[in-house]
Amino acid sequence: MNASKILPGELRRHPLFGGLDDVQLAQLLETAHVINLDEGQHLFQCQQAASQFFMVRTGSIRLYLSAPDGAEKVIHLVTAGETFAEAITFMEGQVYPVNASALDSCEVLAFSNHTFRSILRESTDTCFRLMADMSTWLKRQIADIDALTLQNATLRFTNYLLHQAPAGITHDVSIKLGAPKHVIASRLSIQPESFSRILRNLQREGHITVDGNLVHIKDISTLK
Amino acid sequence: MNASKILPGELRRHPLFGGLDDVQLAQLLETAHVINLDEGQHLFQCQQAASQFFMVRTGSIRLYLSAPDGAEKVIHLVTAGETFAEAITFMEGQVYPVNASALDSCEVLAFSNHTFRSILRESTDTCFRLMADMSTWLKRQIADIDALTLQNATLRFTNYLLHQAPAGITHDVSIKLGAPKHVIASRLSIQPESFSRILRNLQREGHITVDGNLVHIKDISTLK
DNA sequence: GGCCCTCCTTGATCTGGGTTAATCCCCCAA
DNA sequence: TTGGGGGATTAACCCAGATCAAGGAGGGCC
Repeated sequence: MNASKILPGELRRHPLFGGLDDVQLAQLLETAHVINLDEGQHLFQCQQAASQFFMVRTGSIRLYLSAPDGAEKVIHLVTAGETFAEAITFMEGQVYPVNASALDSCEVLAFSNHTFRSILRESTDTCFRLMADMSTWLKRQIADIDALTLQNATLRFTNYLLHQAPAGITHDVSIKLGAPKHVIASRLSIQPESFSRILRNLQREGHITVDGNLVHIKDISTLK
Repeated sequence: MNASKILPGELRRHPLFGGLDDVQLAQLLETAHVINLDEGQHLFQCQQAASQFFMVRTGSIRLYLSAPDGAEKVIHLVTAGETFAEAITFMEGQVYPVNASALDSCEVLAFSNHTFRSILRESTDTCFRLMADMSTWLKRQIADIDALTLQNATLRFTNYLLHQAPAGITHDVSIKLGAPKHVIASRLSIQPESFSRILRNLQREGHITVDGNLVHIKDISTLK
């Protein structure tokens, strides 16, 4: 927690808060605060009681599951401007279902679930926005299950790439991986070694070139 | 569509509709209808425009994904009393993200998304109920991703069994599989042959006995 | 410069579970 | 009663990707 100011403008930019009036926004800000995290530091752990949800201001957050044997699986990488854990208030138990840690040093805005619930109670518009938000999470997870069960590792990665690529352009797209390769690999449920081999094969076949964390796609359509 | 009556009582029993007043319930029933499906018949296909959501009255519905090569993956088995596709109204595109077909002959209640949305607009209470509902779907899917990425096939099945088992009892629990084995297998992302092997091994090790679609667990704690 | 340390890559080997194929079993219909 | 069809099972084999082991390739820091 620190004293740095949260500006109404930076919240309004997010669809979830786009319908709030000045009073509601002020309420929300009153119980909000900024959290600074160092690289690797945890924001919360799985099963921990949840009284806040978050928005990333700078840096990025890794949401992940962990198994008793120490294995980890990255569920989602949250980047600047995105909110997360906003749905937990409505889960019975109100406990975070994943772990969250900082991928690099970052600033996170924390909002009180209690305050947000009281705003929701007054504002059907914001309820609708939150439901739209929750349904995109739902859809994303269905897509993930699809990928995990019906696609192989290479296909998961190429789909990931295509998803990252800006729409419209069809040739010579460069994509910067927003995290170390082993983290992307975990996001795609691939071992780092296998991920490395997949990159090598796609390069050998002439579909992409890789330079550090920069992936260059020659032709979108052939990659598909 | 047919003329058989939908009773207010059977809806009220579901948490989603528990907060509706008589007027709202009447509105909802006005645009609702009963659909009878034969075994194997489709209720909707993936990518189809969604204008309704559903509740199973009798029988059960299989929600599944399918790959271009014909492979299928069961996402969820919906049984009597449960609703599904209630979150789609808020998805951009408003298109079903999965396929739905009848596992056996069944009766399904269909509700108009449009009517339900107008009720939601008037009722924060029902908004809250829907959000609670959506968050349980969210949590369930996180659990599925966890199972798929951090657990092996046997563990997925034993967890499934333990989840089906009634709480409290610790010995001699009998569980009836609510669908053909190959469907359960697909729900757990296991091939029927592998599923068969897993059953055989668990029997050989003395953890369970299997008789048709009846699984008998001797001791819950040793199975864990 | 030299020492770590973390990430990445590469090659060799292993294995859980997928695939193929054959058989069995049970129910039902002719 | 007989044949056919849809699960379910079994055994043999196969393979994508995990695991194990061994280097590289920076990059920060004294």
